[in-house]
Amino acid sequence: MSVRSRQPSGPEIPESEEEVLPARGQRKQRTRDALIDAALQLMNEGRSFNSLGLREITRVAGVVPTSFYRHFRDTHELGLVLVEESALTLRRMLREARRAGAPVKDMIRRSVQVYAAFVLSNRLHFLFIAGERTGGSPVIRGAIRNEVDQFTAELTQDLRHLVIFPQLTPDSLQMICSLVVSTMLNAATDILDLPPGDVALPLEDNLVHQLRVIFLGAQLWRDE
Amino acid sequence: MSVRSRQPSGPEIPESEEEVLPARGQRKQRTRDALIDAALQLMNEGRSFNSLGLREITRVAGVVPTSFYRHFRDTHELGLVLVEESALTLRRMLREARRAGAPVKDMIRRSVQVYAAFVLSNRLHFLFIAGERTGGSPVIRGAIRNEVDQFTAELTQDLRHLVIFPQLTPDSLQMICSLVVSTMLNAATDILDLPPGDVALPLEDNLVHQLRVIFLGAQLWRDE
DNA sequence: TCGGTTAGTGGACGTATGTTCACCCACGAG
DNA sequence: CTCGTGGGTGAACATACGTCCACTAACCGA
Repeated sequence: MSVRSRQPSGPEIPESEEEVLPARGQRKQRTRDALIDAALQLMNEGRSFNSLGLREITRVAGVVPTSFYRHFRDTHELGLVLVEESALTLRRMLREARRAGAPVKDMIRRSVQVYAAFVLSNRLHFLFIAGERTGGSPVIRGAIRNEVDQFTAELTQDLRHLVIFPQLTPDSLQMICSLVVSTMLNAATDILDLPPGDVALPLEDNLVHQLRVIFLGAQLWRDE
Repeated sequence: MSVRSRQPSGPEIPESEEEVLPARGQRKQRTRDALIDAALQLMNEGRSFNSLGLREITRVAGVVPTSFYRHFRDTHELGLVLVEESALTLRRMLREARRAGAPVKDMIRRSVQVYAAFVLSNRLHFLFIAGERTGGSPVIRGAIRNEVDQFTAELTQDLRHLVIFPQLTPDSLQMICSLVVSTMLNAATDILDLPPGDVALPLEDNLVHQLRVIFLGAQLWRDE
């Protein structure tokens, strides 16, 4: 179940040099990953992050409670690492979207399809972000807000270079992008709540429509 | 700090009969309210609901842990009561908005001002709704979703009677209303995160702009 | 006035928690 | 080959938790 394959290590050099890292560091990294995975795993079973206990996490990770301290000062610190890692997933999504380029035709629908698939195949990270963005401990919520804001800013830049809304000031574009992002994160919660195996199509349709409304409004927008 | 004044009791019969309830029931209601207040109070200090412990709640409420069971089976059940109560606050807001009627001029801005004030003066309930709407225990999240959906439906009806968007099908209007509601709940989180005494005006402006974009888009919307 | 009902109490239970410490022992630099 | 470093262990601690029980005392119908 633990799908963590940190460092995809690029093109999979077969056997030549397993890793340049010392075996010591490898082992450490593995249990560290096990701890992070355990936390995500527990959240995947309906728990919220800051109700997780240290012992609970180590139990799922298959190590003794004391080992936890070799990696994190407390669960809180693990949470911040989780924010960082999830933010990386967000950025990876943006990067892939950039590489795919802007589909000229039916752009919103295609983007939503890609997004829904991405959310499902990165379920744990989106579960964390969407779940702790509101409600969790204040400092973790703040950290997530920072990352989401940064993500929004990058998206804004991208949209600016695509000159879809040439009449919008940077501020207005940002305001609209943040509306788009929060709408999409909101939809992520719904997508993740689906019983697995169920089809996300009605939700996708709804998201497509909502984004279309926003983009329609954006085209008409004039700063007073 | 405990602002609970349960049962506004409708038209406020002045002094004739303090309450028809037996003193026994009054007392019970008072500690029940104290428990609910305690939970909200703890959340107001940055905790998320399902990290609250039974003993913790009773401690703040000023009763012994065992007393809790006289009112709720467990903390979970208290949570569901909290959902109900918060939903009541939402409905109260809608009712007041209805009574105020639709301001013909600058309607969005006025509504946002009223909304922001309402969020601040019902801080605890909005904190609960906005915080547990995503992330909390699945069954509480489900209950909140139901209430928010119902709220959205009522808002949709209201907007329909105002015939602002006569060209929209009921489904489309609902889709747009749910976008409006989630945008406003999202803003509630931001408003509540402000350090107290700080002015919410920039946030209000942002929310006004986002809603304007949505309404602009809604006017252009045509079902294909 | 009496007596049943019941909200709230106080103590005790088993279990879980976070954190500490001394202890292993495999790794890897010298 | 040797030895220090450091990730993982196991036992122990004080404390907190949820839940149970017998008990008190106030209320209210009889």
